[in-house]
Amino acid sequence: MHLIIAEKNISANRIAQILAGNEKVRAVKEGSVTTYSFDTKTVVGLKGHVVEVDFEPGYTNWRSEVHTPRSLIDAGTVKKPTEKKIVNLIQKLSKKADLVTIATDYDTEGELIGKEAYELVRAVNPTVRINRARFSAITPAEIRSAFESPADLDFALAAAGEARQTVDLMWGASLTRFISLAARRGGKNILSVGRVQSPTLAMIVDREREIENFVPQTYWMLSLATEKDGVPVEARHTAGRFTDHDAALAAEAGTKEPLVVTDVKEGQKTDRAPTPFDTTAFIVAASRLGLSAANAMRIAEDLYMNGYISYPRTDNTVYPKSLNLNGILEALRGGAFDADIAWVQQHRRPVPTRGKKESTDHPPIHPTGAAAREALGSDRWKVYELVVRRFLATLSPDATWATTKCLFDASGEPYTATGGRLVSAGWRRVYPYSEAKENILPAFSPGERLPIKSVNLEEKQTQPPARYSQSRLIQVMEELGLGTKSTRHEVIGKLVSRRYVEGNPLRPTLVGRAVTEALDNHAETITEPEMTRTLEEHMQLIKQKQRSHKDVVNESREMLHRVFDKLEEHEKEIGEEIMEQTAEEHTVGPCPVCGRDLRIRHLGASQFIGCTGYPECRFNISLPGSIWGRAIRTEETCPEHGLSHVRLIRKGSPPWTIGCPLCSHIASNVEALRMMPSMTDELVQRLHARHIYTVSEIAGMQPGNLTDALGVGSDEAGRLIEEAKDALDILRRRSELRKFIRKIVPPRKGRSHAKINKNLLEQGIGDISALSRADPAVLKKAGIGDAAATELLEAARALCNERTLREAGVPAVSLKKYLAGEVGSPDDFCYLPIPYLSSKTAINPETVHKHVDMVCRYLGRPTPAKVTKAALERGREELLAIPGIGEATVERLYLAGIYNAATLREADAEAVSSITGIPKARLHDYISHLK
DNA sequence: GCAAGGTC
Repeated sequence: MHLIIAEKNISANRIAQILAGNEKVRAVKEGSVTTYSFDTKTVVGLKGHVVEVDFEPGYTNWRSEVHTPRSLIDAGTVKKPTEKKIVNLIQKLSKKADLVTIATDYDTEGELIGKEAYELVRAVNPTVRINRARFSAITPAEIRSAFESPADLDFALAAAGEARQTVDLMWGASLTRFISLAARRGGKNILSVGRVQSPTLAMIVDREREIENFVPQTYWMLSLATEKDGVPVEARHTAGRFTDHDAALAAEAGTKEPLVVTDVKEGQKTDRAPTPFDTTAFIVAASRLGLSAANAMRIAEDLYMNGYISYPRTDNTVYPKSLNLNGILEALRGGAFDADIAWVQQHRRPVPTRGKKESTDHPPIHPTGAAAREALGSDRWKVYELVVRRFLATLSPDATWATTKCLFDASGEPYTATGGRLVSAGWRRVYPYSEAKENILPAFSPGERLPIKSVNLEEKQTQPPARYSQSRLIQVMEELGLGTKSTRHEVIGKLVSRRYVEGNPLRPTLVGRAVTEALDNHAETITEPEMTRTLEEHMQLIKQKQRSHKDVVNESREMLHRVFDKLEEHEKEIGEEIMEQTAEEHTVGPCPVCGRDLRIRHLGASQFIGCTGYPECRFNISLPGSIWGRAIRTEETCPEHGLSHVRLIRKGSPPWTIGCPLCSHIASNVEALRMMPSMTDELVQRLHARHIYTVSEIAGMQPGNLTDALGVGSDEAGRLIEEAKDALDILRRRSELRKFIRKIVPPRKGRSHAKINKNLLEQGIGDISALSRADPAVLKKAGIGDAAATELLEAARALCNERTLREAGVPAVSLKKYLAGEVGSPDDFCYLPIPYLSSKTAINPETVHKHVDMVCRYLGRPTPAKVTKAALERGREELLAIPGIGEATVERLYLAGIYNAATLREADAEAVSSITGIPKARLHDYISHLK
């Protein structure tokens, strides 16, 4: 069997189809992996890297004394499978193979992915022949020739990729751990560092600093308005920007009629058709359509998987010779672009446009099939149309413009006006994404005199550089060689998810700035794009076998050790700087009580706003738990309290905007305050004026403090405190009820808990005890279904029973036994005979009597007589001695309070029969036997 | 828990 390993499933399929020719390809799905077989060949696709490098075991604890962040530099690495199913399948197939061909992409990573596959094969089949097919596009011609003359795997090329892997891991992981530990950040709040992400972040931070430090310069622009044949014309002073106000004023004053045309220059300009799309150019164009980089890529991948466009991750801007451009034009016919295609076919430029970058891995992004608007939906259609139109534009002629430049003289002051007219739209006919702005000047001739309608001197200011948009940043990253076509947009996503940057255009957060500053000061290598360039040079040398992988990695290790020398020396200072600078991120504004800063605090799953004056000032505002989202400060400020607004953010959910935390705190507590019978509007206002907002604050106060705060008498203060305690109790019970219902009847679509709780409250059900006594009809009215209502009632009753018994003093261990014996309600204790309770629970009857006594006293009921253990045992033997009575009957008799011969003799057969279900006749037999 | 690189 000939095993062919491709880089991904879709290429495996295409390679199989091409190699099979007219033969039918059998696609077999083995679990989640598909193989494509024909003749004696089987093609299987990887998923890019199916193994990853990691440190050898023993380095997982970040705080280990032995395996410090620095020790990662010299730690050994291992490769571990990340796609187990594929790894297993490859190895299963390898055992049967007599030839293996690696057919991964033709680039460094592709060679490395190929080598990974090679090692997987070798591990289970040490002798099989393994060769390599290299092709730059999956077209019949390329694929056939690649398989007709296969080569060997290029181990030097793969080693270059491995060097990158090792260097990235050791720098990234060791520095990430060091900085995170220094700033005491763990879990979701770690501070990551990396060869690509850190310089990218630094660019955003640098740009922000430039903007902050920008000093605007004032300048003046001078223009005049004239007209000819009713057409208004604006001419600018040839001096352009005046930086000297006096000079501008002088020129303005000197601008007088006569205005004479001194020169008219006619020219021509060509407007080059755009070059084929590589990933970056595509992302930039898509961003003009309002799509974020990640979104554009997601949609492009989707279109690619469905056969509408070619592979969207490419650096290539030149169509390869093997690409059948005419064939694609034909394939696109029969849809929305027919007119455009026909025009392009008629006016085809002889050679398609080409960009600066030409690579071998994939062709530029181009359409591969016709699509219907309805089948794609709005966003996907937008992207598809962009790709189609771009393709058409690259085959269209350039646009041409006729230009006019006119010079004027206004009594010695020189002016100019320029005009442009689109002579031939060319590619612009099919690619309408940028506007062709025409400005047609009237026909002027030298010597002609014109009127001056007005002279305008405008004062302007120079502008700071713009923040990076996502697409602009991706362009700059590409220029600097940071990241790859597949990873650039992901890097930006990573910076956002680490909360280093936010917004679009991108702004750094305080954390982002603090980390960049710390690295800039102590480990600048990692914040500079230079590191990537050096690495690439070294990789080049490895590819050319001028240096070894080991040599390059060791040099990098040395450098990283020197970086750590510096870092470790300043560890404390680095940590403190970051912590200090980022504290502000959590500060929301002045404490209403003491004026110090209020800060958002995160403590595991709970979060709140507390005063930095704690414990002197105990003012705090509670926030919903972090399952509802992490609390962050926003830009908005409350005009009344001067506090930043707060928002809860959670992945995959829209943010929950709380607004001013104090306004929200007040609003959500006012209702609770009003639950206190003596509370009045006026009192609420007085409480607020003293920064007392919650019932629990009042409940926790001393009467004296409240008298001072509100100016009320001590009796009233005492009463208010008692009322607050009561209100607190009611609230506590309500919240308990809510949690209880949520646990038994979880919320789901169409069953709003807010609504259920509100309805129940309106029906007077405010705690679990009231719920246990509720009429099922009421629950149904509140929006709980029949089955759920029954379950809820039962659970509530059980809980209330258990509570009553516990409150009466029944120990928890015994309670468990009663519940297990199904005699767990207070009524069971009061009305069931002690022998029965004892036999159901295997608890000593004297102990049962003690418990029954507790419960009866607690409920104000009479306690039944005691039965000793000895008496019970003796009685049992008496009963068992009677013919026809066995263990089961004894237990039933217990239910009627009969536990010995004496009690049986005096029993009323009729009543006992109805309780125990033993036929009257048999009871009479027992009794007569005794007699 | 860490990077960057493939791919989905």
